[in-house]
Amino acid sequence: MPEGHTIHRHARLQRRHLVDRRVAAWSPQGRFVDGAARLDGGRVLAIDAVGKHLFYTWGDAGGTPTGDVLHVHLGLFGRFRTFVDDPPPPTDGTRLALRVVEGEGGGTTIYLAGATTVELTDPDGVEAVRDRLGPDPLDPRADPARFAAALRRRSTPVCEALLDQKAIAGIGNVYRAELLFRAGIHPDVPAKELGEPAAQAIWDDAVHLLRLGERSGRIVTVEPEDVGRRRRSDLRRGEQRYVYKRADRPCHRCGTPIRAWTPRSRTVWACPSCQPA
DNA sequence: TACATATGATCAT
DNA sequence: TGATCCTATGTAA
Repeated sequence: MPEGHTIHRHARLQRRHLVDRRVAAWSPQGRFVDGAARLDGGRVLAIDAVGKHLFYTWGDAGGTPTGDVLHVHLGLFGRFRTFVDDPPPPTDGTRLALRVVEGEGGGTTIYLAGATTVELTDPDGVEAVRDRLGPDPLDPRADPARFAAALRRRSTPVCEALLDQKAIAGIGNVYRAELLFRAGIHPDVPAKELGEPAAQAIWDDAVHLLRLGERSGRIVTVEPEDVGRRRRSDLRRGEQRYVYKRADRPCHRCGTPIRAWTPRSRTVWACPSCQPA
């Protein structure tokens, strides 16, 4: 279940298995047969994550770039499954299967199902995607000023701006709700009214939270002391997030019931007391 | 068997 | 704004 942290985590973990390795590629589901055939037997040269997008730079068996880049976007349902040993048969929906065929890590199999985008593109296509994305908090070279400028430009509610991948790449519905709670900002505040310090604070917190998420593979945003614990590892279920999916439950900081509403068909949650309008 | 649900995004109207 | 696409899972019928 994918926000930017998941995508970067997949990139990091899959690099270990795939980069510089020759892989067999096929499409059990049958909807990526031609693409898989082009990749089959080639060598993965690099895996890059940008916002919620993944790019696999492909080479021929000898390692010479072919110009093909595999582009994956998991969307809402997309899921990778990795098997180091013998894999089970793929599910009906498995669009792409990759299996390492030589060298260390041989035998590793990765199944991909449910993704919105599984396509072949090329370096120009990669640039085109990069060009329509805002700065990515997990990119060390990202420029937070671009995020601040994007907010300044928008009269839409800040909660809408945070889901706009052109404003900031990689944020999804969980992080947007949690970031706004942690910043003490009501979701309906117009983005342009936030001001530079608030924009910078949201950015810095996004960097912090997404890094944590990338490392752990989970979205945990609660500071342990807010629920009377000392360590993150002591958090129980229902204590890991401040507002996401906590409608009518008491705020971890002040006890006020969390409110939920659904603008643009994406539910947003907030504490009316900690995030005054 | 059916249905609801989900951390996404696009396209048509 | 609504319809649509993508898949797996859990619960209800």
